[in-house]
Amino acid sequence: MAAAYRSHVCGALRAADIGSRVKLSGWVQNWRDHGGVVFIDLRDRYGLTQVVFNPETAPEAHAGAHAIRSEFVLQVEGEVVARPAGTVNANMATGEIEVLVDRVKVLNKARTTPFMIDDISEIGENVRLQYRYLDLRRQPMQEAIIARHRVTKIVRDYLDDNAFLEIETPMLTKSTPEGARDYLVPSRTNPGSFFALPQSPQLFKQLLMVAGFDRYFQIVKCFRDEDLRADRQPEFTQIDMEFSFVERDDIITLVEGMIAAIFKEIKGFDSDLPFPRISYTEAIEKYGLDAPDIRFALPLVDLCGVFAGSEFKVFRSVLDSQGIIKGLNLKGGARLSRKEIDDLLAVVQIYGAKGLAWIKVNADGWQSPIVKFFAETEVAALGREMAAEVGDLLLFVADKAEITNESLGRLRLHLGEKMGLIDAAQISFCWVVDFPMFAWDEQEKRHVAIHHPFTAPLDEDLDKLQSEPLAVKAKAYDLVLNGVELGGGSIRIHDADTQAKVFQLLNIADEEAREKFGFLLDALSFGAPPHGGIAFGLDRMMMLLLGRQSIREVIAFPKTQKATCLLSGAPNTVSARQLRDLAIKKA
RNA sequence: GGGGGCGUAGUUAAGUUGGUUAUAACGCCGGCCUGUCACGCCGGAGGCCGCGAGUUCGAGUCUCGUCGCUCCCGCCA
Repeated sequence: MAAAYRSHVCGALRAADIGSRVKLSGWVQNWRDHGGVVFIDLRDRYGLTQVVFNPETAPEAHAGAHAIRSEFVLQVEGEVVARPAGTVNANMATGEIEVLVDRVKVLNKARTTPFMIDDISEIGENVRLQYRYLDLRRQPMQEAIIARHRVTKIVRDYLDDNAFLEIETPMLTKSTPEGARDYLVPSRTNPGSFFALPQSPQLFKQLLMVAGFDRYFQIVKCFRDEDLRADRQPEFTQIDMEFSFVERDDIITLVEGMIAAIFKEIKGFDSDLPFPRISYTEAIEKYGLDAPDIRFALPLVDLCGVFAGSEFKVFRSVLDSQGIIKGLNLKGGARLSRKEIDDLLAVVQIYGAKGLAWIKVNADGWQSPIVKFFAETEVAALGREMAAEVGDLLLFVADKAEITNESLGRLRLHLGEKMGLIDAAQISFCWVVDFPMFAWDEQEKRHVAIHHPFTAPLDEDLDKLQSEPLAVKAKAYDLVLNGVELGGGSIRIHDADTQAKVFQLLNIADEEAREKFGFLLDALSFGAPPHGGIAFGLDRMMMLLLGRQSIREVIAFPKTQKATCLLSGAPNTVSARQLRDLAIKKA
């Protein structure tokens, strides 16, 4: 790091350097002016060093020191000395030494910053985002951005070691049906036509396989014009990979090694390989969600059998209209107050459940508003199925299958959190496999792809494509960490015939398929190798690695929830001239 | 599109059933201070209480609207 401006960085000097003459450059973290001696903590991204201005040893340097303020940029020169006995600071890596300054240069002054550059002040996010370049000076942000670099470096090294090529794909590309809303870019040279920013490099990476590149990866920006969340930004980064001549297990094995390397390097965590695999069906049955948090039990219990002959109106009508009844047994939950149970009702209502039935298993019997509607045999079967013991709280949802599963799945997570069932330090990966190919979209009255339209069906389900599309399973897999989807992928369709069939099922007309995806169908017809791949959300992975509450904490320049940039003011209006060039009229 | 939370000095917050001059801490400015490291001591400046209406003798406080930030539902192949 030695250069004109510095001989060392601010985190480097140790007792072994005592006696050396050094030059440091950095920002003023803090200054303590004693009238006589002046102390300044000089900061750069590597650390802090205390530099001392002493009027007796260096009167000229000391004379200017009184005017130095926070966040000034200084260059200092002097000798590394041992701190006097009793003044060593054990909290600082450089706490054994200080630099006795004899020459100082103010490289730049700084206005008073809108907030202090420390890691204790909790500043409102809007202020942080407006002055992001100052926020990024703070320790937690420096940590996050540096860790992010280390992760991408690990990924590049690991994939390079495994013969992957990093290949760029276009940012100005084609809008395609299905999926998220596109960000569009008008074409000046083709008035009235638009590029779309990629939602992912999906089609291009498949074309790279057709081209014979065999193993591709890219750390790449993707764009989706949908509403934001704590873990969703309109532009985000994927670790995107595609392989030829592989089956699912090849991909899973290679990727597990990569994930294990990342978590080892960043968190010192030794992964237990291979990661457990759960079928989609099991995930939904037991956890209610396709991204199960397996750090704690509290499984969903199917009670359709128990209540098959129920006279209880609510349960009867749900079962008669193809709905399901499931429950949770919260051990020790009987002590929850009526208000606390009402709060649980509010949780399931968010996800569309109309009610939440409950039973407190007390020593003197079952306390519940509904148990009087149950037959004795049902009560017995229920107690057995749910392994009810004194002190338990049994909770039920009866609704359409999707609503029952999702609302109880979310309630399970809520209870896991609230009741302290989750060990926050635990890291539990699992693969979710054997997803269905399609779901029925009630609003659009057509099938939609669960993963994406290029995902291959399981070989044994090929013949069901036409007859029973909803029963067809896909060669798709998601990697889930502590209930959060880290990434997902699939083996792709590599022949044009099957691909055309899938488009048909998705109700994409031949003509439209030709127009939108013709180039892919063409490519598949020229000897496409069997191939598949996976993509990971880098931002989300960083958020989990660093334990941050929001994806914005691991992105240097994130957008607000309304997808604006408080720092630059984007998006903004443009000149009439620019619009004219693009043949765009204001609405 | 819908539901919840927040908005008061530069920053973080307090502000009672509506009632005198809107508080505090940190930061900032000035002075003092030779071993501090969240330095200390003394003094000072700093406010469109997000914005706009309304209710009222009187609004930081109540009502409505609006803007911004945020969490969630929908949406996100």
